[in-house]
Amino acid sequence: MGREIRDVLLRRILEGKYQPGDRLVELQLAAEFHTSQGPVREALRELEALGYVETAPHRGTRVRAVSPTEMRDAYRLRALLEREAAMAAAQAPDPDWEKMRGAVAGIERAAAAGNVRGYVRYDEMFHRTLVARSGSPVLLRHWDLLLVPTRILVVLRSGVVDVATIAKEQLAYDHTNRIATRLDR
Amino acid sequence: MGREIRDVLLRRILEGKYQPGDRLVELQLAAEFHTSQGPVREALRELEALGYVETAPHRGTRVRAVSPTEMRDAYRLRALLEREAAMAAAQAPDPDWEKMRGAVAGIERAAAAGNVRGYVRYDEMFHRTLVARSGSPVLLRHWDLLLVPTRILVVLRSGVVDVATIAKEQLAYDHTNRIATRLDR
DNA sequence: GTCCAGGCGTTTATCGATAATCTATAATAC
DNA sequence: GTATTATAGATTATCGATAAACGCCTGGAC
Repeated sequence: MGREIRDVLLRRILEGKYQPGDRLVELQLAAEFHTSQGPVREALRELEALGYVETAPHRGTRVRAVSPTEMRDAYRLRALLEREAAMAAAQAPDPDWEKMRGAVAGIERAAAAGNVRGYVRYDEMFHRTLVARSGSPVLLRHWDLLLVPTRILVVLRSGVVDVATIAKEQLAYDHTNRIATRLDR
Repeated sequence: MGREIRDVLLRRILEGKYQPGDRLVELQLAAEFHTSQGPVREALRELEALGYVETAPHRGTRVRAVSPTEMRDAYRLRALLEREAAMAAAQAPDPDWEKMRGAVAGIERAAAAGNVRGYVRYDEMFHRTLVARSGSPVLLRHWDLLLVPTRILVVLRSGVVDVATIAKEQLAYDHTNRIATRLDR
């Protein structure tokens, strides 16, 4: 049950149903999921470890707010990891051409339609496939952790800015994007 | 109480009192800490999120074993993060000269005495100070997470190999170590 | 009007007990 | 003798209830 609760809460955070700063009250959630306080507490602790929420003793847990500075640092580190992964993946015996081409097609489709969420989703898919191909679970784990602040930002802004703005923020991806272009040919 | 339990368990893992593969039984620990199962469960979940233990549903939690491949990847990523942090820290207005010199002195002392644990401890202190000076909490957080596998390895091997071997494994630190030398002058 | 003390409702933290599940051993069938 | 199925013990997962801590709000002193 614990895993299920965690996943539902996570989805709500990513979808923006819970906004940064919102409180997550244990007994309320327990009632909603027809369970007791224990499983809810554990789910919240996991979300805390993943960086999605913050908990203060005796004061409850809230959806975490991400500062622009943190966002910038997160994007930089992502770019660094992806550069490293790209070099390792380039030597892999069988890259996931199929999946990557699909992702690139998705990116173009979303960009043409001005679909921010779609764009970000396919962009993530492409890069994650790349990082996974590096063959280093360590690299992949840290990359996954970094999705936290970037996703929160996207949810915050979606509907407010257009795809071009998002794309501009991702200039750091430059390197791996170039590889994407090569794959597409 | 939860935090306390977590810290004690963590210390035992890092000290090698709990070996990789050892089981951590919830009710046993609850009895030992004169508390109930709940707080122990939460402590274990946190350790799981930090990567120190593994939990399978209905099957309990064990101290995690780290493969040599994972170790190698972790060291590589550490080196990458430290290189990045070194460049950022170099532009910081007031590096922690004092602390870093102390760490370097500790490294030399430990190396001369053949004290593996001391060597690793001061080495970690030096590099952590450096990463902290980068001014990026994101970078620091990921660096801290990487200590997990490296520490487990050290505990495993300490007493078995000498400092020279450990040092050789840390060739990747080359870059930041050169900075250490410069600081020392 | 402002400040502080104390009470009150809300929420978290913890407890003890029970239910569900797993592992290992023993029993049975073939 | 081997394989399959019960059973028992141990352990995890969950529950409902209680204790502790917090923040707000009220009321009185000045």
